[in-house]
This record gives sequence, C-alpha cells and structure tokens, in this order.
Amino acid sequence: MTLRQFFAKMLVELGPQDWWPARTRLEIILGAILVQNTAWQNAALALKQLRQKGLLNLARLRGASRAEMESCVRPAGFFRQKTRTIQKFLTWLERNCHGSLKTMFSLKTELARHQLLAIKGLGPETVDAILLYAGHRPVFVADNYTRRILARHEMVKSGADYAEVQQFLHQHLPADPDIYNEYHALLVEVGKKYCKRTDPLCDKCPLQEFLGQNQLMEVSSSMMNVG
DNA sequence: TGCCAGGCCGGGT
DNA sequence: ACCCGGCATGGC
Repeated sequence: MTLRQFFAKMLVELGPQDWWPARTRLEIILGAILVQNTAWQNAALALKQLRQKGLLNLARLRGASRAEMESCVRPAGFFRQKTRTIQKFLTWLERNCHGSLKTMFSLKTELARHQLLAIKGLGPETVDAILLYAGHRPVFVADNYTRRILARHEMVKSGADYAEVQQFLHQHLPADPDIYNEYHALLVEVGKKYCKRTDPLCDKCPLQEFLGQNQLMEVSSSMMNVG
C-alpha cells in the first residue's frame, strides 16, 4: 500500500515527467554519460554542442576527433573522462555489435548489462539508465536521489548500496519499464526539490507523511493512472 | 560566492 | 570490505 501511495503522491505533486528528455537512443546513451555527477542543464549544453556539430549520429560521432569531441563535451564537466568513455563505448559497439545500436539492443538484458559494465566509465547507474530509457528494459535506476529518498523514508537501511536498493525495488514493483521510467523520474524531481545531499531532513517534502511506513505491498499498473 | 549536480575509477587502509 | 581524492563546468 505505502509504495503505491508514495508514487501516487509524487505523481499528484509533480505530474508525469515524460522522461527521458531526448529523442533518439544515441542521444539517451550520450546523455546518460554526460549527466554523470552533473546537473542535467550542463549535460544538455554538451548535447547541444554535439548536435550543432552534427555529431548526434553514430557515423559522424565515430569520425570525430578527440579534440572535437572534448570541445563539445566541455560544458558537462569531467570532459576528458566523459569523452574517453564515449569513445570506449563506440569501440565496444564496433567490435561487438557491428556498430549497430539495433544489434546492441537485441542482446538479452543481463548480457548487455554485463558487457556494458565492463566498459571503463560506465557504472551501474549509467548502464541501467541506458537499458531502461534507451532499451525499454525493466531495470530500475537506483541513483543517488532514489537511495537517499528511500533511506530517509526508512524503506531501505541507511547506506544501502546500489544493488540493494535496486533489488528492493525490483521485488516490490511489477517488472514494467514504464513504471520504472516514471517512478525514477519522479524520485529525481522530488530529490532536486526537497532532498538534496545537504538537506538534513526533508521537512518540506510532501512525502514526509510516509516517513516510517515501511510495510510495502505490490503495486499494479493501474498506479500509472493516478493523477 | 561557495557549493552542488541524475557517477565512476583507482589507490589506500 | 570500506574510505578517499580526483575528475570540471555552469547555475543558483
């Protein structure tokens, strides 16, 4: 009951988020890398630069020099690392998927996850964002906001790591990518507004009423219709 | 103006 | 198994 109410409350407060804010699968993948520990606004600036240079397609991106890519990526911060990560991903795609995203997304979820995690610069959150938002796979993105909010509401133990929180959500939610999509997006928005790293408690958080309610029941797809 | 953002890696204990 | 510093830019 509580997890469903929790979600319904967020949906009412903030409305549907309509994520991921990108058009193509490639753009989602690049965005997932560019937004690592960075405000989305800055990642968006980098994507804009890439678009202006015509690099938001695989063929052109492969042909871009490191310097050219770095100059586009710069506003997203960590620009050397992120450029390296993008290039390592492109190399992996060439060697393992004939350079085709279609081939990549035909891999079974667990295999794709395993392979992507082996690329330096791609960690669990980035990979899961790619699988969920570009691949429409039922994989919950248990990012920092998700972990912090669930911990503060005592649904998971404080300090629970990525895998623990993800497993918890997979256990208590139907394996539906549309639900994972909306739920994660809402958690990020709630986090930005009410649950930043330095906020000691979420006293203004509209979800405060759920604090301490950790008895959870399964939810159904009908929750998507709330709000 | 300082502090933070939709992480990840490598090295140390 | 943890803990830490480094990586970097733009906005509030």
